[in-house]
Amino acid sequence: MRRADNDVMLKTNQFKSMNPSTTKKPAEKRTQQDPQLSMQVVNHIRRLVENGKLKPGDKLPPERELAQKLKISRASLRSGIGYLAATGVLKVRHGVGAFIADGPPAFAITSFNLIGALHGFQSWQMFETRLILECQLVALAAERSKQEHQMALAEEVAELFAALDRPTDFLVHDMNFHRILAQASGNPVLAAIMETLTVAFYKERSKTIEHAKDMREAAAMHRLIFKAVCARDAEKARTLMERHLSASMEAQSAEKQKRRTSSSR
Amino acid sequence: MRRADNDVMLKTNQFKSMNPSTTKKPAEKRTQQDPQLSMQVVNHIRRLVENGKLKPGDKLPPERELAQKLKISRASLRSGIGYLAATGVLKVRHGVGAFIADGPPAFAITSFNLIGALHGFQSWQMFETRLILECQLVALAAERSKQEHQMALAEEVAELFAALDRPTDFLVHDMNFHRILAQASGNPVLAAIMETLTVAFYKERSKTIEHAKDMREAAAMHRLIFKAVCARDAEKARTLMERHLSASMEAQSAEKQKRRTSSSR
DNA sequence: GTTTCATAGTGGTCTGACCACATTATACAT
DNA sequence: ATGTATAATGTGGTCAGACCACTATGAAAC
Repeated sequence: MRRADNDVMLKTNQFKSMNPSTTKKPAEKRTQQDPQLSMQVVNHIRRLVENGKLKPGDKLPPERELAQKLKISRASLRSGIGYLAATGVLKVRHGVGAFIADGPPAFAITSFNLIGALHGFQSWQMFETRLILECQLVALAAERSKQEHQMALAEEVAELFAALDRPTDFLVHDMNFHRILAQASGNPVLAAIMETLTVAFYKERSKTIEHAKDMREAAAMHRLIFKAVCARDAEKARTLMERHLSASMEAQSAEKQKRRTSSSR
Repeated sequence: MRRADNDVMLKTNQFKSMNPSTTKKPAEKRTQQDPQLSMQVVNHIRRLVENGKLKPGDKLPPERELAQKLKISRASLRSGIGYLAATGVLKVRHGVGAFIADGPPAFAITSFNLIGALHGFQSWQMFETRLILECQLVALAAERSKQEHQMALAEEVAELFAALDRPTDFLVHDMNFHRILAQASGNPVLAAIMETLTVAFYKERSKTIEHAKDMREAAAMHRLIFKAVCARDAEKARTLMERHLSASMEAQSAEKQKRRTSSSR
């Protein structure tokens, strides 16, 4: 059965044939049955997190010790640890230990790129998604941002202007600005999604940032957005953000175009 | 407690640096240095995917064989496999094999719940995010949906009405409707994000669906949205979706409230 | 004080065996 | 011949123990 890349296949999933009748297994659900041992680890950590016994930044016990406590082999434990690390819940440092992630929440970016490659995400689709999310985000930020957020934004705008001749630093503060905006929206779910997208974007951007030449205009734009947010003018902020992102994308694609035509071998 | 620690830990690796040649490491030139062996696996798969040699639904070679080909141990290979499976790129079936994920693209939902628990995602935040995304989505679908999508939507609406007295089936078709809508938007990035959210939502919903009361109204609402999409009336579709989701959430929270007060578990 | 180096603690990898699950082939009974 | 039980096979999952590699710490040397 050849599976074409047609985007019409809408029936790939079927959940209907889950007949609850023919199960012959008693399968007492007293002690939760975990088919996968690694999931047992995940659930254990999840419980600790939900109970507040593990907070962002905390360190997990050593693998050998934890494995013994859970009565599983170290290999299985590591499988579970790997799962949590892959999804960004855990951060493992070789020779040091495993820690609960603490930074801004985000979903694994590696998987984002991979899934993107798998399903052929186009760059205009990425951009459209970012445009939608970020415009909503800045509107929410205008309505809900607290003073601390506004101060942090001001700081980043200043850094932006100060780094006009250091593209790499400029990019960092650019990213920070948008990140703070996401936090200021007061919706961590949206912020986490945005963070995932943002990281993917800036990773790509960092390859060509050295040749950017519209940074002054971009910095000015950030300042305007900042002022709109402080003025709690959601609609203005949204409009400005839309213009900013559009201009940014155009400049970027122009760069890419130029570099491709000039340095053709 | 630690009988193993009584044994002598044979330390023979310390003397290997007595090499008089140089104090610096030879720095063997691998094609590319992969600090983590598991990432080497990930990159290998990524290359195959990007080259089109692996498509959704394809089966990976057996672990033992693949490990030998990559010249790594099976344990390390499994670490990489686990990473890919955790992020939803791979789907591993015990006793069968590992397959490239094929269904609608989505990011690992387990991690979503975990990250949510970690950072305290509130249900209103989840809902707000869904509202924003789905309203944009339905507007895009109204503009871009192809005939196949509209036919599939019609099918699901019909199933919805046909399943008014079978809540579980109703829920399945409800989810399918929204999923098709996401595909009809023509933006797989948005669709993937939406899918992740949707799965989390319906997972929660399935616990209380048996006691739903407003299914007839919900079905009618789906039909109206469907008609708006077919009429390419983006604004109307957006407005209807907003009302639908708001009503749905209210009904759901009312259900939850009632169940909590009536039965004390 | 600074540098160097040995050590301990921890995650990362390897090996080989065995277990559990799913599919297929075979044997048997009907 | 057909259908069902049983065995064989292929595959992922788990285990055990050893060893490798990285990091941080503190003691010793300068």
